[in-house]
Amino acid sequence: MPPGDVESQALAVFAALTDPTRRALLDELARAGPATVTDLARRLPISRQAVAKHLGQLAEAGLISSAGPTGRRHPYRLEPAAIRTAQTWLARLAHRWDDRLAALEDALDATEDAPHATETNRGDTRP
Amino acid sequence: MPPGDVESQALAVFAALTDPTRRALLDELARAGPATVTDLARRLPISRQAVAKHLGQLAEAGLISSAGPTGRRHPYRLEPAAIRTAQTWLARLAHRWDDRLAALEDALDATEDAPHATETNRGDTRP
DNA sequence: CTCCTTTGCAACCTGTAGGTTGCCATCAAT
DNA sequence: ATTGATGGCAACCTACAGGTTGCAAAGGAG
Repeated sequence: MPPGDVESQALAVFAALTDPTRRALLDELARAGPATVTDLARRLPISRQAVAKHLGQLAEAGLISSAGPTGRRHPYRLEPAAIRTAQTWLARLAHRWDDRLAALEDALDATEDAPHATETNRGDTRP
Repeated sequence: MPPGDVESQALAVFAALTDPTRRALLDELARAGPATVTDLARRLPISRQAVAKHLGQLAEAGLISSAGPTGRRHPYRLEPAAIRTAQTWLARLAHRWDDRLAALEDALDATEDAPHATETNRGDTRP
């Protein structure tokens, strides 16, 4: 899987975790194990179709996976791998930030007697 | 800081990272170091107030911090600690999921000859 | 003092995310 | 063969996030 997909999956995971209803769905799957759409809709105070949409997004983010069409019931189960992906992406981001901050501090020390145009461009404003 | 705040900060970080404009702002801060609102607004194709709102959200999430009212200019700088918080929260979530999945699998083995009511409640639907 | 830049606040506009209702296809059970 | 649950699709409604414009206050530079 190319690194670009890692980023997009991490972002999808973040977007998925942002919504409280989706977090409730994940909590429910973690609490009582795999469940189907109507199953979850009965436990949450929202309609079945709303649950289906959210499960679709969660599946697209890789946080859950359909167990396959076993007869008529389509149970979904948690998929911890997606969280790990997002986690490592976050770790890389933090690392990058640390590096940049250190580099900028070094540059600030070096330019203390040579005030170059390191600052932001002070260009003209267009009316 | 109580653990409840950890969760809310992590969620705020996720919400902040979801928006592409906010990611662009963070990238710009990482690339060229601390910058003010108008500074960033000149580089991005959006208005100053939009930038201000986003910076407010980023600051609330703890991802950036105002360097303090130094005269008239209010530069913002990156704050890597918030990312670490979100990262550890994700790690805990993944850990919890793993534990639950293992426990559920064990319970599934134990109930193979004693089919209790471990399944989801098949209660009646109320009109 | 006067001018210019930076910043903050408030009202307003618009697309879309989250939710609903309604209808239809599919499979299991009696 | 009929009934009843389940799942999928589409149209529709509504609140809010992202963005804009406009204006007023607060330093700095001349």
